[in-house]
Amino acid sequence: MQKEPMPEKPMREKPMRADARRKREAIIAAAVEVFEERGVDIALDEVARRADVGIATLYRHFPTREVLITGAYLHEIGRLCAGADELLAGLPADEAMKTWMRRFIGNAQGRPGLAMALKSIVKATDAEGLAAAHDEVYTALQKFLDAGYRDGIFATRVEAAVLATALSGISLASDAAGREAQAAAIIDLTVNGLRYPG
Amino acid sequence: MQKEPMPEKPMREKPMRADARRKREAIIAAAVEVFEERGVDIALDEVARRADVGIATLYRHFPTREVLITGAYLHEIGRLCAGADELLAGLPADEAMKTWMRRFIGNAQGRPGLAMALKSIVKATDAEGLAAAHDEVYTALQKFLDAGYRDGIFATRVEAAVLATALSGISLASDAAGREAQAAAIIDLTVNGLRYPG
DNA sequence: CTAAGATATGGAGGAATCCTCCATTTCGCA
DNA sequence: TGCGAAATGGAGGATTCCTCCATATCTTAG
Repeated sequence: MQKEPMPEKPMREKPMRADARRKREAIIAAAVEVFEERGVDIALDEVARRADVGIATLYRHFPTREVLITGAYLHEIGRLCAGADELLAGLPADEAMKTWMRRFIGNAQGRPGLAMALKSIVKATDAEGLAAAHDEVYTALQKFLDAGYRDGIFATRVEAAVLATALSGISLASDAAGREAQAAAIIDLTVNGLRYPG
Repeated sequence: MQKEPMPEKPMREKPMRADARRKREAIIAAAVEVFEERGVDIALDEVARRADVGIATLYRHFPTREVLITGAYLHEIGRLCAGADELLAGLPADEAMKTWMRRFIGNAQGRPGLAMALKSIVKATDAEGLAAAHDEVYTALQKFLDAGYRDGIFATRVEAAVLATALSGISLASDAAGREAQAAAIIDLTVNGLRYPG
């Protein structure tokens, strides 16, 4: 007989101990630095050293390289997601969406880590700390979609998830520097595809 | 004084010795097998062992993992590229292109290696043995474009390179199995974007 | 404030993988 | 058949991964 039934999913994750949170943030900061400087394939000891943290601590917080990369770019992706409303206030839905996407891709240029992180976040339907970022991306895209349908600018119905995957794909394919024009062209095609009357 | 001026780029690569060619092909065959079975992050010794080849031989032929992956999927990508003409014979340009792209993405589903190889090939403007595959992809896409412009189906002018990058992006973003529907939706958007009158 | 339990830490070190080096073998050609 | 060039294999040093656990730090109850 159990006094307290074990919940399937804990309501709220037990808050982290203060030192743990500090270390975790130091690791993220170090990872951002190192990834910018030397790319994403660096030895993880380097990150640990720069964060002034044992390697085990790094592995406890970020069990795989992918998780660390995603963690490192979470903030930036959140930042990039903001601004959908401002754009929609000043531009028609299609132009707003294009501008927003261009900003996103522009930041991913020369930073494969950001593209990878976006892929993880888009994929992550269940929470692992990614739920918030996942929602931010989807919410922003949904706003553009809603505005476009409301104003009769978009003719084809799609889920936000489709655009999220598309955005992730464009990032991954044009993460090499100097592909701005090409990326912009793909964005135009995609968004214009929404306008095309099926 | 040089008798024969050193050409900047050798006209034609000196033909490989027979045994070298044999080993090289054994490596590719083994790589295809292993990649299908256990993914692309396997230890390369495994590939060498299966090809019955020393590890050094593998490294000589394929200096990096990326080169090996690309080599392993070169044939398949060539095969996927063929068939553009048949599709164009039976379908309008937009439908033909969509079908061709769907076939491509469908094959990349659950096979990250294929998506990576496609990325390498699309990127490879200069030859490294990739020139042939690069041209096959671009040529196929150009055919769809030409047909579409000729028949007034496509309204927006783009370079084949843009579509190649888009294709590579869709592959990379939807390489996880079970994304068929989403990938198809992105393809539709992209191709319909070509139809949209700018 | 203190003590005790819970949590988190660091870094040693075994295991896995990478990748080069070079003595030896094989091939192609005359 | 013999010779020089080309190709080979695999040993092994270097690197990187990642776990394990003795120790240190935090938190909370009293």
